Amino acid sequence: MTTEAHDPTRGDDGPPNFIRDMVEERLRQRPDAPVLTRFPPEPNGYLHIGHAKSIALNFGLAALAPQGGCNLRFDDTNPTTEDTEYVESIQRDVQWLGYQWSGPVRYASDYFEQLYQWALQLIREGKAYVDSQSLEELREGRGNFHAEGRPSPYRDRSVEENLDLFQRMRAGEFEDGQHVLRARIDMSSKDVKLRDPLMYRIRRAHHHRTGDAWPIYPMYDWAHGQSDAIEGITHSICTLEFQNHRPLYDWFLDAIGVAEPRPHQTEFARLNLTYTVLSKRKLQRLVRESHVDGWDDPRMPTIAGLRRRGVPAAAIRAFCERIGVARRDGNVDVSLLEHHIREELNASTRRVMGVLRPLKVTLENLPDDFQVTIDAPYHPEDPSFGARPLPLSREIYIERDDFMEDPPKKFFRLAPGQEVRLRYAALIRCVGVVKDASGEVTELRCTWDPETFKKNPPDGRKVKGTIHWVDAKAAVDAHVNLYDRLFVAEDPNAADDFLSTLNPRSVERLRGCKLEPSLAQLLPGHSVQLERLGYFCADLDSAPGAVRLNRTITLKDAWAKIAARQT
RNA sequence: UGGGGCGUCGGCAAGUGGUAAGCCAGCGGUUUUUGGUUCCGCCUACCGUAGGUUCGAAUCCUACCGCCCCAACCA
Repeated sequence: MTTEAHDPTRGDDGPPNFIRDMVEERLRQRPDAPVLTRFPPEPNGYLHIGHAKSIALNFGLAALAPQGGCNLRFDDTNPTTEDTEYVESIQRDVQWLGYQWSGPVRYASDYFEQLYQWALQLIREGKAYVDSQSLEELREGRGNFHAEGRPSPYRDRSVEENLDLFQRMRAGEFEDGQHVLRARIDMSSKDVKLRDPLMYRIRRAHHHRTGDAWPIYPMYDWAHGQSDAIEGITHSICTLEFQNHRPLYDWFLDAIGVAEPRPHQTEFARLNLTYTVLSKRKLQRLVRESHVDGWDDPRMPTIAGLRRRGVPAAAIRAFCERIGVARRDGNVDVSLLEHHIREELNASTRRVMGVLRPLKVTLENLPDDFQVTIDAPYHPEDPSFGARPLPLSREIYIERDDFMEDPPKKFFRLAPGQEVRLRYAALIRCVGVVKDASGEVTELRCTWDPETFKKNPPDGRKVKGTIHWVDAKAAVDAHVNLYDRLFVAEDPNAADDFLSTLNPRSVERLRGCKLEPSLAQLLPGHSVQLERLGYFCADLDSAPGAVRLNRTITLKDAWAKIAARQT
């Protein structure tokens, strides 16, 4: 029997959802039916984990069909906010997540000419007109939830005049704001969106792709559905806030005469995460005001940030599968994301040792030239990870947190007179504490029990604690950044000012950390588990002589809970 | 006080007339030279509320309540 390799990007492992049901039903009726979706970001910011949900959905749906595909299309209709930096980062992030769009990258700006021709058609058919009111007049005329809109005095211009004005708009004869092109729908509609929405505005701005070719730019509603139609998209998936746009989406498709089968819009709830901010505006502000070190700061929920933090793409995919897709707004607990990060890293990383806050320990009863090399496995459950040689001599470093002069109950680590196991080595007993003038502990004097080297004590005594350590001579120095959540509020969006809920200790930059020698060669972007401490990833600038680690996430810590209860 | 949506365990989320899956979190235990992992339990939801239809309703009907989105020449 051959097992078909499961494609992790296929997206059918999570709970069922109404959109997938819809697509599967279509495929039941016609197995060769095309399923063409698209991921349509505006290139005005970096992708974040909320986008990952949409990406996983769109690519996952397309993968359901033999004739499936998902396009990457930049919705680049607003040149003043868009930039190629974002065009590039978005492509990089989508691919890093493990997805490949079908065919070339698409741009709404590729369709500007077609859109323009369709607009001329609508004008000729009396379905669009040039309005020359000011912004204020336009707003006033649109009315509000309680007041109907009033027709613009320009609403009944002749086709000829409209054509002439619109062509001159396109030719660049007018200034920004002088005219707009509007669809002639219904100024008295209860749906404000249908009160003659704007199709074009004059914007004499340089576009990142079309340069100065166009002085007019289409609005979202006029560009999006038409782009879908041009590409033959079957399922136009978007988030809930676009529900109000669906009647318009359909109106424009009707107006230009796109017949069935044609694209249809379906909405789902966007992702919200606890202790996280996912609005582009807010993320932008964090970057602009330097509350973080850029879009790829490891504390950012951006794909670039998560990547630099050491979060595997597979963990993000699994998370997106797990949270499901529905129409109700929610707030997903960030611990679910953390669960998937740990799950993935637990299976994929080597276990090694490193000491973050070193405390020197001298093993008194060992000779000065004592030296052993321990063969230590890289993974406790998976021998295929192999092993590495671990040197140990008379002086080692242990974690400061692993020693307490006056320990509380259930502290299974080092304390005066107490015994612990050195991971992969032997039991040691603390027989002396050296302090400096200020009373700070600077060194521990311990004895090494050779009878317990790599085996349990012959006398049957039980020692519950095992601590990590690094040989002092062989240690590799490193800088390690410890990250915590960026916000202290469960819902930063609920605060008057989300910045007031910023976590002042979201990063701790440690110097002089001591790592076992095998870590000197850790490649940038690669992850390991530092035993008992968590998962760490070598930063972009990490090098053999200057190792830089980012902590992706801690291990679950039962002791932390016990200790918290005791205080 | 308009229009469009949505309300199932602490958080996600199945279920769409036959008597409430699963995951996360939390709690307890097992295994363990990581207080990690694994494994095993517990977490006993009157399905927003109130009526109604039905032998039977989270699922159908009615009313009410609550939350989200829409009045950008943003997407």
